[in-house]
Amino acid sequence: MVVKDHHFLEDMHTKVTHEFSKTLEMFGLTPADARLFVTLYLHQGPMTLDEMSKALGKSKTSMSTGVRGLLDQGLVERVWKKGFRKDLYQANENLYRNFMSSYIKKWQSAANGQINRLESMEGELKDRIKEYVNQEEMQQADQLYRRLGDMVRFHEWIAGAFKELDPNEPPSD
Amino acid sequence: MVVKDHHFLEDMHTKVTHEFSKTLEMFGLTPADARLFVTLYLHQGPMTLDEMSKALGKSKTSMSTGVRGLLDQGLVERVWKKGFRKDLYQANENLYRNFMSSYIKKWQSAANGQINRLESMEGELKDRIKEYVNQEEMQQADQLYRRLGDMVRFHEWIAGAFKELDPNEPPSD
DNA sequence: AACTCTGTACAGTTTCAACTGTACATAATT
DNA sequence: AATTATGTACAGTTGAAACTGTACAGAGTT
Repeated sequence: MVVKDHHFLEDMHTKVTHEFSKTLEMFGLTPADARLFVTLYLHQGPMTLDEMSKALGKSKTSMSTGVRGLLDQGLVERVWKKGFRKDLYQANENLYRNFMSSYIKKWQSAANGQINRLESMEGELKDRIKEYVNQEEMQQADQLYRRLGDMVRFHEWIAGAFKELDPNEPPSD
Repeated sequence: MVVKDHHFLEDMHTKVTHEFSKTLEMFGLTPADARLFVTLYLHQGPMTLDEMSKALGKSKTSMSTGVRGLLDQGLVERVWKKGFRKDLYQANENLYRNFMSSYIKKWQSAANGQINRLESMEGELKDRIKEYVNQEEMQQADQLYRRLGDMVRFHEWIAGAFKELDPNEPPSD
């Protein structure tokens, strides 16, 4: 009974990890990073590299690089425990802030960057477009110019949509 | 002068393709599919497999499988031209509907699916949790249970946020 | 019906990222 | 200072996905 229950808990752990990882992958995490994060997230208290390694059945090197990646993304933090030699890591608590909010920021900055770059090309093309004489080239340049406009509008929509979504930046009305 | 301008147009084409592809990759397209779509999108009028192949410098087989993928995602459509043997494809016009809107749907259905699965596990665990006697296992089960709750809430937030974002489903207030 | 053209299935190749084991640098303990 | 423990750099391996060329199936043309 105890053994059976232990398996139950372990299986459920695995199943939950698998499920939640799928969501985190949609946020752009690699499958490996996602599973590592979930492992940390489900564990009560921080973990050492060796514990992670054992929990996931991967090498300690993988854990080291994996944790480093999660740290860079601000998803995991290092924790100090007096008189303890090994490094300890734990998942940051607030899921929404860590994933959704940073995701929104990523989209916004990408969209705004694109708008700048596309508009700059649009201007560059506009300057040149007058010089064209050749019929076919004129047409091609014109098509490209129109598309650039469409693409800018598209990115503006994206930026606007994600702005609405941002909890820190409440809806405009 | 004509030659120089031709290069200019070609270079700009390449640059635009490169930029816009980055955005489409954020929507989950592979780099190859993204570039194929942009090529079709920028081209005036539909294209044949051979034209795409030439434009991208990849094999016709790649184009065939690439286009099939884009068709499945509803990003490209096949076009008929009387008395013309080759298949013709063109990019669908409305970028926002094609990408943003389908992206939102993908997130929503993923989030709702997760909510169901996680809640079902939550219930399963709740039934078992009473039977635990062992102190440590109790604690572990409890931790997992709490996390399941957090994860459900997280996905509910996601679903709610993307619902607001959906242009077909206007904001609740 | 024979022939030609077009798209795709399939098998093999290449490319790229994840992962591992070893070897080393650094820090802690004796 | 010597020894032990810990994290990471690095080089090599593995595995998966993208891509290619060939061979074929099906439609169109003669």
